[in-house]
Amino acid sequence: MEENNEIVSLKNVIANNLPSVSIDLVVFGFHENHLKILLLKTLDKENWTLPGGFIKNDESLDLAANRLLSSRTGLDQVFLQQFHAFGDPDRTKLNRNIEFLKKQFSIDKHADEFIEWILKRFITIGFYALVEFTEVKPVPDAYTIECQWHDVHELPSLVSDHQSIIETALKTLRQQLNYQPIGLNLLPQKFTMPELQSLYETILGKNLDRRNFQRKMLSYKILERLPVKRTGGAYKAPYLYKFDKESYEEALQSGLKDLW
Amino acid sequence: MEENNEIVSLKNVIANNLPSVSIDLVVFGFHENHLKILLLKTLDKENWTLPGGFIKNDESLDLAANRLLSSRTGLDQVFLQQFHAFGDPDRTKLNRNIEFLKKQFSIDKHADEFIEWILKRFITIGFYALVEFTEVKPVPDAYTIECQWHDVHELPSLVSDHQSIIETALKTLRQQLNYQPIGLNLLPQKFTMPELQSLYETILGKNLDRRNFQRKMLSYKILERLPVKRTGGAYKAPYLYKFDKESYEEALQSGLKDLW
DNA sequence: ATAATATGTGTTACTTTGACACAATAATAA
DNA sequence: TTATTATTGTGTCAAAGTAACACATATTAT
Repeated sequence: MEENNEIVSLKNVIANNLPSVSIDLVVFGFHENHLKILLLKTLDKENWTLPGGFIKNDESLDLAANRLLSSRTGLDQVFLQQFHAFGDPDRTKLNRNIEFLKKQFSIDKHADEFIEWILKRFITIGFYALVEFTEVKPVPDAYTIECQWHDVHELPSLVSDHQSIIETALKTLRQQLNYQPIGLNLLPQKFTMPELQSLYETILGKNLDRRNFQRKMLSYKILERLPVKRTGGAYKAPYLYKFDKESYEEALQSGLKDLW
Repeated sequence: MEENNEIVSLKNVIANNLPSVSIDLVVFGFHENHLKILLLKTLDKENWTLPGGFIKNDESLDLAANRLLSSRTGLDQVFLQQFHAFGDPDRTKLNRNIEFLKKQFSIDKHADEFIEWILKRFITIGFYALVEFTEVKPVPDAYTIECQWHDVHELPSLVSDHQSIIETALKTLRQQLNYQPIGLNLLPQKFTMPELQSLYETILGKNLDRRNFQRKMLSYKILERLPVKRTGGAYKAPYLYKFDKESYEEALQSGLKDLW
């Protein structure tokens, strides 16, 4: 519905996008030891919704997902991965408020056509993104009021099947943790081992042993310990680490574990 | 295009199915120590294609995939799982031969409408299935000549991006091997340990140590050794095993490995 | 009988994991 | 200044899991 921050006519929305298919984004961020998700507040309901949108006629899925992510967060070149397609027949109608749509778009002469288009059943392809919390400037789109981070464990009431989409994303993320490095995208450049551990604990929803965690992480050979320590905090100053980009990328490709 | 083995009018195809979205099936079978995939030969080309089809308006993705699988294999209630959505903008046109379509459907008065519909860009959702080779009776649909098993390592020339879809399915299958039991769906009820090992070796594309493999498999506690041995074969008679349905199902749910 | 081939089972060294303890450090309070 | 406190850094040890490997046994072919 939005293009370069400019509203395009409803007719063009129909003409330029694939029918019946949408993309929804589960954007994960990590802040103050909490795993957060970016949510939009719809104008017509009290519910919240995942950021998302449609796929242009000439656009690949990945490209569409990247464009939509970038329009909400300003970010580009971040970790973004398709994880599941959701297609229950009744998932769409729960998503829309017809009366509201009519009011909202009454100015446009193609309103009826558009409303018919958008009320059709949609299949949505879920992508999840890992982004650095502090670098994101959430921007609502033209049809939503707010764009806010929400703690993944204190989610508000969500539209349609978005709750279930988030749960699937989280489940996927937890699985990925086992054979892919994560953190480069969720943490600032420099971070401490306890911070990295806290990220893992938050995603997994359970506590880990400090010493065993450190041993395991270091064994992956994707971390570089910096000569400086983080001072100013309370108590003993922890070492700072950064990811070694090269070995991190390699680990992304080949996986962390030797499986079978 | 097919419903209860009856051809429905082209108009109904458009009316009853979601536009722009299709399903493709990668059906794995195991026979004589070879991993096989079910392929259809198209009427219009020398190429082969994955079995697939469209999603009815009131049908969930899983239901559609099951219906399509059942219409090709006669099988129901088998392992069938969504693994990826494919949506390159040019994936569709490579898939269709306009001249052929015109000839083929010229009888139907809605041919033009249908051809326009089917030439639009399609996003396809890939499902992979694990089935017992011997129980499958491949049936071609009305618009394909043959339905045949093909060795996964000796695939013929495939339409559009179907080669890449298969590769992604295989990659997914290899990953699943690490935390999900497989075999119940690919092997006959009773089988020997060497047969099970051969299945794993074929999927992974590498050899495994006999003794270590057996130890690992048995440690999963999903196998039951039968008192009988398989006689009649050459050399020493191997024991027969079968999967314990209950613990197999449980392992499917909870995963084989304790990860993190 | 003997050879050939595949199956069943066991052992050993090595690596990884889980559970746990103590020393070092930086801020704070006395 | 010194002691206290909370947190970080590092090490150890037992248990479990894995990789590499050897020998006995059963069946067929000669």
